[in-house]
Amino acid sequence: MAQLSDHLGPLDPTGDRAVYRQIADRLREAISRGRFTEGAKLPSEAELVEHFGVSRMTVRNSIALLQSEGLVSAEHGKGVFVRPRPPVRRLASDRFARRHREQGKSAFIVEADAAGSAPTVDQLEVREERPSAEVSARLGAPHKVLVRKRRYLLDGRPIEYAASYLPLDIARDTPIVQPNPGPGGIYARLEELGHTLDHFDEELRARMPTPQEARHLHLASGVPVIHLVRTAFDTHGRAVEVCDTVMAADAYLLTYRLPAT
Amino acid sequence: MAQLSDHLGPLDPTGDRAVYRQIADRLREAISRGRFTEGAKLPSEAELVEHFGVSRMTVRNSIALLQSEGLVSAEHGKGVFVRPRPPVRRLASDRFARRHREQGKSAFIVEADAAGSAPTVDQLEVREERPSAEVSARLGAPHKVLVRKRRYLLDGRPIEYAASYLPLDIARDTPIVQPNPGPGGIYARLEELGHTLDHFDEELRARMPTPQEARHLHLASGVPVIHLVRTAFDTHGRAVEVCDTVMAADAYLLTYRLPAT
DNA sequence: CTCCTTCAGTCGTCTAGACAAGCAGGGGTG
DNA sequence: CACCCCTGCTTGTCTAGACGACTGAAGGAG
Repeated sequence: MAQLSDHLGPLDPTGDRAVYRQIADRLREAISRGRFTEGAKLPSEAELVEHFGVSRMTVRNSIALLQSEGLVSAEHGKGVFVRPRPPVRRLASDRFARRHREQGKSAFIVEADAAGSAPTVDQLEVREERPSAEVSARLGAPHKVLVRKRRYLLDGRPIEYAASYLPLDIARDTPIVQPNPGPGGIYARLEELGHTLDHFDEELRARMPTPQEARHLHLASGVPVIHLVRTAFDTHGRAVEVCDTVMAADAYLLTYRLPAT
Repeated sequence: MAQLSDHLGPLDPTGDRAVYRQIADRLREAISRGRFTEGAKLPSEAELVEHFGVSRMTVRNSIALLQSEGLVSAEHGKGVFVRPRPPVRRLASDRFARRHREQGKSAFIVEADAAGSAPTVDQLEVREERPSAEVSARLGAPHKVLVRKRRYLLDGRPIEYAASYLPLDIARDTPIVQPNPGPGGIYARLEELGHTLDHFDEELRARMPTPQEARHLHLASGVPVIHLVRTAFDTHGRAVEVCDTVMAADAYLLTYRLPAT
């Protein structure tokens, strides 16, 4: 095996920069120089302890730092690996264009096919609920709402968890309450019901996941989520659906086209 | 002072959940129940050690976990505090509408005024450079580009770092090379130069900041960044500007309006 | 009164060691 | 051959303690 010193220089004992930060710097540098490529295994804690002549907790501290930056990911019993960039799902702002609905495919399937990946939908759940204050405000305070929850996976990896809310007076006794609402998804059904869609408003934030979200999406530490709330409006200006989605940020690239006028 | 046991229950010694995770659970729970409100100081490490009967490293581990979730933030010599939600800057998709430019204000100032906050621009830097591969591809491989870098602050807090790239054949010998390009910003100048703007394409990702970005934006751990690359096109379909911006995710809420057609 | 020092409290860094738990491969057993 | 266990390597969890550095307030010196 190659010497560690081929990849990692010595520390600077005079500087006042904490030792574990210096070790993290060396590792970060080695990664960015390509000494360790995507998916490659870093030296084990024991090897780093040996190489730098520090205690194990110091080495672990430096690795925790790199994990929090999303650069590496530790796997119990195996080692620490440079986190590979997963295939990204490109979300374009025209993904809800009517022409896609009319092809009879849901937005997610269209996107996944374009990327050549295997799309799956999971943990589908359809219920009636009292709306939360937030959803209620967006939908014009309906008494009850239909909730459609589901998880999206790409090549077996969960990447998005979404919940749609529709006023029950719209969704009741329609295919929308079915687990599979049919070709084109619920937006196609809404238009068939006379709710011709006019536009969508999207609100977007990024933050760290809650522990629950991290579990559902199998997120490594150092991976944020994108939290997107979309409200669909029909041509009468009525909000007919709110979709609350939490996405694994490392799996997404969102694109929007804005008019300059 | 109130007893810690008023806020934090005991651990479950039988469960196989790690002790530091249980402590983090208790603290997280206490925060979400409002026992500790935004900006409040958590019990000190010493108090938690005492209360739970564990070693200090275990307590520190649990606090590190909460920090990585963005829930709390430790301040050297002072304590650990529930991270307050900063005022957010709402970025609307019409922020580049011509009517805003024609009012003679830059997009950032308009937004900040609307939020009632004090906007500042900082670390302005204007240079000529050879474009990176990425910028070059977007701008149609110009020989050299004009780079305008700057940092935006709101109420004294840095929230965004941005770099604009323009083909030098467009920007040379125009007010665009000036530190202050004049009312309406560089987009107004571009239109005066005959490059009537048609649309913008935005590409958006979320990720953890690099150490450098964390320094520039004074980011606490557990705060991701939104990385947005915007390309401006004129009515001839030519890309006339690329703007690469890195935003503190906790300071932003982005909104977009998408047509349904 | 102002300024400085001191000090207690707090988190930051680091050590040395121990045992647990997950993983993979070798080798023995059937 | 197929299966299982054992062993060695890996990271995960936890302990007990030491010193450093920063903060803010109390108290003393001028």
